[in-house]
Amino acid sequence: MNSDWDQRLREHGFRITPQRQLVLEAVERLRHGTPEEILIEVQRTASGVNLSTVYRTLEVLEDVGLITHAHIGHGAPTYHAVDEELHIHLVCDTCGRVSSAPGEIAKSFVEQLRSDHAFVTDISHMAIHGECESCFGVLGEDLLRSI
Amino acid sequence: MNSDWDQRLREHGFRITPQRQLVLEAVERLRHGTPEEILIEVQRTASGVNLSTVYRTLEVLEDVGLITHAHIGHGAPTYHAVDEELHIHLVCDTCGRVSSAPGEIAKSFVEQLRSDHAFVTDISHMAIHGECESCFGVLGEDLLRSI
DNA sequence: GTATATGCAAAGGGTTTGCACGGTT
DNA sequence: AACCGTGCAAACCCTTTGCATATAC
Repeated sequence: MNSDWDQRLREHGFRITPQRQLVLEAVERLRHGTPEEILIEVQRTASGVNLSTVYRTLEVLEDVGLITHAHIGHGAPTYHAVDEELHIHLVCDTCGRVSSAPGEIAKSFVEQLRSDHAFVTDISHMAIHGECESCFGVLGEDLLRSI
Repeated sequence: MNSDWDQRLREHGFRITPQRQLVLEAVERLRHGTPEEILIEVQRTASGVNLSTVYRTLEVLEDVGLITHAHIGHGAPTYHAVDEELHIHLVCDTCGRVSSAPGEIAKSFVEQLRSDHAFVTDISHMAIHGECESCFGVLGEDLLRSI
C-alpha cells in the first residue's frame, strides 16, 4: 500500500481511522471496484462497516489524491488506486464486456484538445463506448455513430 | 423534423402515437435534453404526458435510430436527434461548464483504437472530462490525471 | 475535552416495472 | 377485435443527509 497514505490524510486535516485504511486497502486489492463491491471486500475483515462510511471515505481518499474513479456505464462508478497505471476503459455496447487500454494511446488526442480547445483532459475519467472485435457489425451503422 | 420518422417506427414494428411525435419534436427543439427537460418541453403542448412514457419513448426512438444519448456527468443522460452534427462534450470538472467539439478531432484516436484494439468507437457517447482554459491549474497535478 | 468520523435510518434523484385502461392498427 | 402504448403508482438502484454515538486527536 502507498506508504504515506496516513501522511496524506493528516496533511489535509483528516484523521486516521481503521475504516479509511480498510477502504483504501480494499480498493488496492480489487484494482477495480464499485462502492458496493468495496463494502463487501471491507466487510470480510470488519463486518460492521457501513455503506455510507464507504461513500464518505471514498470521497475523502479521492480528495487527498489516493484514489480516482471512472464512469464505465450507467451504473455505479469504479474506483482505482492512483498508483495503478493510468488506463482507459473500453466498453462494448453489444456484449457489455469491459477491456482496458493504456492511457498513452490517447496521447495525440489529448494534445489536440489542449492545443485546439485549451482543454486539459483526464482521459481515464469516462469510459469509451463502442463495439468490440467479437461483436463487430451487430450494431447497425447508424446506431453506432462513428466518425 | 426528420421527414420519415413515422416510416422508421413502422418499419421496426412500432406504432405512431402523438406522444412519440411530441417527444421526438421536443428532442429536436431542445438539441440537448435530459428526460426531465424533455418531459417539460412536451408538457407545454400536452400536459397529460407522463415521465415513464418519455423514458419508454426515448428508448424506442433510440432503437429505431432517430435519437442518441450521451453521458455528460453523474446525472441524467442527454438526448440528441441523430441529424445533429456528431459532437463531443467537454466537461470542466472545476467549473462544471460543458462545451462541444466536433467529432472529427477524435478521428486519429478512433482509428488507433480500431487498428490496435479492434474496437469501433462511438466517441460521442461519453463526455470527455478535464479542465477548461479559464480554470486551468485549479486541480492539483495529481488530481487531474493527465498522461 | 473537543472536533471529527461513524452507524443507522430516512430521504433523495433518476429510472424501471406491473397493471388496468385507452388508442392504433 | 387484438394488441400495443399509456398513465399511474409503486418499486428500484445508487447516493446523500440528519442525527446521536463513538473515536481520534
